[in-house]
Amino acid sequence: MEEKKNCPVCENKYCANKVSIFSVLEDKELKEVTDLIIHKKYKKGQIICFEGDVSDRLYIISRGKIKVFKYTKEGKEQILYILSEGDFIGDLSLLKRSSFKFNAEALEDVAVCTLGKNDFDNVLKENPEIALKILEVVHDRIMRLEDLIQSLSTNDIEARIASLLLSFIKDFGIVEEDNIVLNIPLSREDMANYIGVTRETISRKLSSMQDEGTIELSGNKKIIIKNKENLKLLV
Amino acid sequence: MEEKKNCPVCENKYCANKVSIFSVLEDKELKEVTDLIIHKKYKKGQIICFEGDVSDRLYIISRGKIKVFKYTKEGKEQILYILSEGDFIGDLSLLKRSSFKFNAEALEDVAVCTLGKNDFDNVLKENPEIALKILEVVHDRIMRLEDLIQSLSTNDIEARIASLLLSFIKDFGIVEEDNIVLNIPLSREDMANYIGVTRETISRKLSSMQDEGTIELSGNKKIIIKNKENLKLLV
DNA sequence: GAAAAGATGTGATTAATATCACATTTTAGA
DNA sequence: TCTAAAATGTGATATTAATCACATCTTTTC
Repeated sequence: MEEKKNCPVCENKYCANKVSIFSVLEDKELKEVTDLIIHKKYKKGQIICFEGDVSDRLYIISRGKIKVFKYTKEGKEQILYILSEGDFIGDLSLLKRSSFKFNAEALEDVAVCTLGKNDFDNVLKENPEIALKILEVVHDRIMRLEDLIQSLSTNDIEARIASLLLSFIKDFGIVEEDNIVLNIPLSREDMANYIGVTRETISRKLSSMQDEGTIELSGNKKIIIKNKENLKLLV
Repeated sequence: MEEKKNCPVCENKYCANKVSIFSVLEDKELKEVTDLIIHKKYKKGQIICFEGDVSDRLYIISRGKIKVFKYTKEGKEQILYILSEGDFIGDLSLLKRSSFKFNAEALEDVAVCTLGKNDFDNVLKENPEIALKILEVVHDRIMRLEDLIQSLSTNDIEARIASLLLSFIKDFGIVEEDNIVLNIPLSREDMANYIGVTRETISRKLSSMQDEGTIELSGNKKIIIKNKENLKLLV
């Protein structure tokens, strides 16, 4: 029965293994959790959840990236998080069975492992140490949200863009020679929706930052950071 | 020794008792925690912590209200939270000993109960259920931050003000006849710094909302909501 | 209770981004 | 590979809140 504990989607690993919050579990428990998981796939652009949907499962990203966003009064998207492999959405507080307070959409083809709320609650009750792990993750999210708020309330839009680029560097920057290469999973419009400006504005500002030599735009999905110090000065 | 377990600041109660995260503790443990607490007082306007200060204690508010904020690049305050009795600041994740990522200032005379990080860690290790309680509180804060982000990215400033007033109604609205009375702990400037506009702008918008009959301004610290439905329509 | 300090209101002006319109480039699909 | 659709760039203009300046009101302090 060695086969059974493997997850067909997650490249023959325990998919729960990818999630740091489950890292405190022993192999046996990990297998048990993995067996409870139901897999789902989403094509790029597909909606994973709508605000208001009942949130009775935990969604753990096993492959791909998603954007989590709310709509403003004007109908504009405001992105809250970009989540990738190992991240999760869904209600983590015990007993509460509420609804999603945001929308989530696949930025690329995405595989998700889902765990029923009841099953998760049981795992949590039997392994309260998991709550401490969750706290770490949640603490990190809070700090990101606080930073985003600080950025959104800055009137200087180049500063907001610089913050965004610096966070991209942290999350998926690749160092190549003297430069840092960013393969951005977001369209220009998404980037604009992350820092609360219009597509046209971010387009113009990125161009001017290129003219100043701080960055280099390479197609629509790649930005090369030529001068990270300049970015830091802008923030 | 009945006297000793009382907290001199917190009106002769276990001060830890006020904090919902400690509600899972038995009386004996509650006493132990209370004995570990050191009390501090702050006058209105005093700074409780600066961004970057080492955060080696948990600060539990026992009386008064505080504002938690960051500075934008331009030096403008951006308020993140208004916290009151029972709320806390400080690092809740086990083992981590980091620094405050924000500033906090007393909005009125404030009494705080502080618990050393080591002591808190011990309590947490012996009572992992507390982590679940913390998760609830932290979940609530995340939702508030997400809502604030949604509000800040809305260009319609009356909508932002309406959101702010609606959250005030939830937090400290008093129903009187057909109206809701808000005794606001914030100055106009603080309110402006909460929703990311200037003092002048919020002053003008509040006046126009008064002209429309939605609210009534009574001095600087009191706003009477004449028509809550109007506010909801604005958001 | 008076004076000073601080907070708020308000008009005039400026500055910057949103908006609109459309050209151009890139991507995806047959 | 070609074509259609989608995404992006860019100019002109409108709009709106920021800024500046100062009057007025409120609160604090002696």
